[in-house]
Amino acid sequence: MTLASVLSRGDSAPSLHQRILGDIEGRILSGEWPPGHRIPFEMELAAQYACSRMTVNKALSQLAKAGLIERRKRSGSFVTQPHAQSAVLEIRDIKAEVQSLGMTYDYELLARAQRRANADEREQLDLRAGSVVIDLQCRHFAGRRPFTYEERLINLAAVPEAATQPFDKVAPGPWLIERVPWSAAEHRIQAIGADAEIANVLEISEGTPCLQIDRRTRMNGIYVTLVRLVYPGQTFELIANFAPMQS
Amino acid sequence: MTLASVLSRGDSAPSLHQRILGDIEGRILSGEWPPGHRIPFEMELAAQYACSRMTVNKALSQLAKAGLIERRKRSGSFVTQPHAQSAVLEIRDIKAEVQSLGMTYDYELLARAQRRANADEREQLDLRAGSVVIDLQCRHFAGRRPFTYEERLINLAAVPEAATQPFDKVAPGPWLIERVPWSAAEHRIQAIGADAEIANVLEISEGTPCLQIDRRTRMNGIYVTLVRLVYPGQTFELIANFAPMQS
DNA sequence: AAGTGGTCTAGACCACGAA
DNA sequence: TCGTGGTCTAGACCACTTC
Repeated sequence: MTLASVLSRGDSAPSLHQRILGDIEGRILSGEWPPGHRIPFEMELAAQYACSRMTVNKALSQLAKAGLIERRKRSGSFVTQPHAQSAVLEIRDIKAEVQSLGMTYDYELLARAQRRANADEREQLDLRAGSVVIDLQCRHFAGRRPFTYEERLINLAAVPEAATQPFDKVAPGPWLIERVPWSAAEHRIQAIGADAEIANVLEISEGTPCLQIDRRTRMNGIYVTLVRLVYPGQTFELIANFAPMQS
Repeated sequence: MTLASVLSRGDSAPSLHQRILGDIEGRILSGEWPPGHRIPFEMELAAQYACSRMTVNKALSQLAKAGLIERRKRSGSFVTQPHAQSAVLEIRDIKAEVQSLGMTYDYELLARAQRRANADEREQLDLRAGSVVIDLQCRHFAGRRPFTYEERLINLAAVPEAATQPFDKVAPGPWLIERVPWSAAEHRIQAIGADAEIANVLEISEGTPCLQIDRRTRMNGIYVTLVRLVYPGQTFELIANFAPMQS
């Protein structure tokens, strides 16, 4: 998957700056222009493509943002050295995840409580003493088998409506994402062995390797929710799509 | 981390289109403009900021690319519903990884072979029968303790110089990344239990949960290398940075 | 000092799609 | 039909940086 093909999703007539971008990207990816190579100046490219400098600039700016070239004033633009391998990891909605596997999705609420946050939780969610949270435990099924165990805290100060929501039919994830507009999240991914509780809930044996994803979601500067998702390791994989990037 | 702050890395004087972008992003993230809200037309914004339409267009185009707004001809631009939670996951160079933890890094080659690819490997790397690969096993240390076990195949047809490279001092990852310009990669992340071999190599007990990352790297249409990295689960975490995105 | 990229303008034409 | 966004132009000024 190339940058040019991402930007123009199979359209019939790519715009001029997209064609320029694609041409240059092709030469870089093919090795014709190796790292360190100076690509033509904006003026030169504008002349080659018989277009204005702004059109060339648009293409080169996108290449620079993608990390394929580096732009230096007075010197020109250069093909960069690839450094780190970065990957765009998609963590999707669990329901969509299951259905994309062609299995039926089911949701079950195991426990629901409203209580004061303890010290550890207050620190993680950046709450004051006495703050109240909703504490949920639930399971997601793919077909008949448990697919994910979810432990979730919701900051009631951030989402007061959660107090009256039973969460017995609708999972907290989709419910929140409808209600809380645009959020930023931090993820942590680990491999763990299933403890007795997880083994019981996911119907696997104790010690089975599991993928554990912790996510903390912020909105407008305050933390809204803290969630831990545990997937049986052998039945779940995270697929990350490419992306060469510079560090 | 906001889009605007990413684009202007703490610079003193953000450009006008960055300021426009930041203003609009702020209203969306704060909830002032909820999903579905129509944001002002380009002409209106141009008038508000007393600038040309192109400047506004630059800001709105970036917001659209980031998925915060959706642009519909004849109707205007609208704040999108957040759908999937996507995350930008960084998979860094192992040496950088270790050193960022403040520990000394060490590398050890366990085995090196040059041989024909078997059927499974040929399929994964899209090779013809009889294709030759370099097969490596190595360990990466953080301090005195093994940190990562690496199994790697290199497609000799793609990187002939690998035949004469002993890989006893330099790890194949950095070596390849210097030599192979710009690549695309596919990742798969799983939790596994350490088998006898992994347990022995990583000096952990059998069955210990581990994070296993498979990566297949392509360059110019052909597969260059296939690598499996195994990290002890409790000592390694993948950190993914935010990123709200629409599906 | 000179040439580069960064930014911006005040126009323009077009395709598309909602009215 | 007609206004919107998508694209492009032919200029312009500026800051920066290397020469």
